Amino acid sequence: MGTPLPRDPIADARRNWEDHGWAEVAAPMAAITAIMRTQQILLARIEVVLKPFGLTFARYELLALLSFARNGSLPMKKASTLLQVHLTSITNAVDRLQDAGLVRRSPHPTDGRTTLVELTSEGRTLAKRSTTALNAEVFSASGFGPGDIDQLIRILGDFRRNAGDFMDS
Amino acid sequence: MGTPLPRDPIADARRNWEDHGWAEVAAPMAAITAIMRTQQILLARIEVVLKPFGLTFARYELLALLSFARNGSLPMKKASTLLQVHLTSITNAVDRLQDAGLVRRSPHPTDGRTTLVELTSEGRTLAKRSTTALNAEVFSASGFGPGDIDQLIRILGDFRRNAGDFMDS
DNA sequence: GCAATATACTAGGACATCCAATGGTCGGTG
DNA sequence: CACCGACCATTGGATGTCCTAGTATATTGC
Repeated sequence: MGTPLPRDPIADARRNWEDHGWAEVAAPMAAITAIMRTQQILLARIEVVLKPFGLTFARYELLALLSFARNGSLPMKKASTLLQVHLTSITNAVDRLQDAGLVRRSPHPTDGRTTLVELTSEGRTLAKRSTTALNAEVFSASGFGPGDIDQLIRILGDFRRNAGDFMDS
Repeated sequence: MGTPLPRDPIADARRNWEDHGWAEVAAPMAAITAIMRTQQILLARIEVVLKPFGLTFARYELLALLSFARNGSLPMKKASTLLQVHLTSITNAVDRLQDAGLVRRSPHPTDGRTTLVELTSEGRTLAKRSTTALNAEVFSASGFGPGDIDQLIRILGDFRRNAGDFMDS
């Protein structure tokens, strides 16, 4: 972004909460606000890396999901469920990926309601190359302390399970 | 959302990364993906609480920021900087808050380029009431373990400082 | 003092997300 | 076997975010 701020705005917000008699919820407010901001920073980094490939994060996620699917294809609804976004967002992403020649729609062999999304060979190639770029330019230097990453995975995993995202251990 | 998934899709993604020779970055990938998903869950909860007030999170943030400002007013640019969003997003939010009678634009007394955004009394009232609702319905039961909240604040604070968000301790 | 540069805000466009509504297709139940 | 509720996908609308100009006002520098 721009120049670093002289002070942490989230720490300021926390102080404001405490000063207004909401001290009991000041810490969770700060934690939640920090997650919002962190997501924003990470998303921006990811989009910068994906831009040269003509991809956005939403489209990349779908491409990557398909590349790990058994035969490179999934029903729209299944993609929606696994990526945890509305089906309409999948429709939107598939439209654009299809225009770019990276995926293809095909009818489900036995269920007339279902549409399968399938990687083209260009799509598979781009999925691999963009993943390599993300690994090299974002994930390998995430900016989190080494020990902090495991902490994050555990804390956020607990949160997500608690929020009803998934069930297993 | 819908029904909980039988398995954690992020844990699956992590396994996929490991199985494809990207084991060194599998953990940070999982942590980053978890942050994305956690943000999505939290944002949805917040929006549900704010909806009865006719607010979105973007508009609430601006309203809350103004309510803590000295005289309830700030230059657009200052709000943009503190909230870390594009100036055009502030323009957009102010347009809608102004239509709702919650804020008012006024010229800066000495700088003709600058527009001040100022809370109306309705805006100040709504800021207070919506904050009370968020405190009661989201922050007081954030879903994070008690000890985890401080961990999160530290880890994400380190990350944000490292990312150039702010400079102080 | 005036021209060149920088800053503040707005306008319009591209994307993404969600919601509500619509149109087909499946399936279980009489 | 026909019907009605459940399910899948698309379309259209509202919001929000960022980016790229374009306009107006300040500042800088010669």
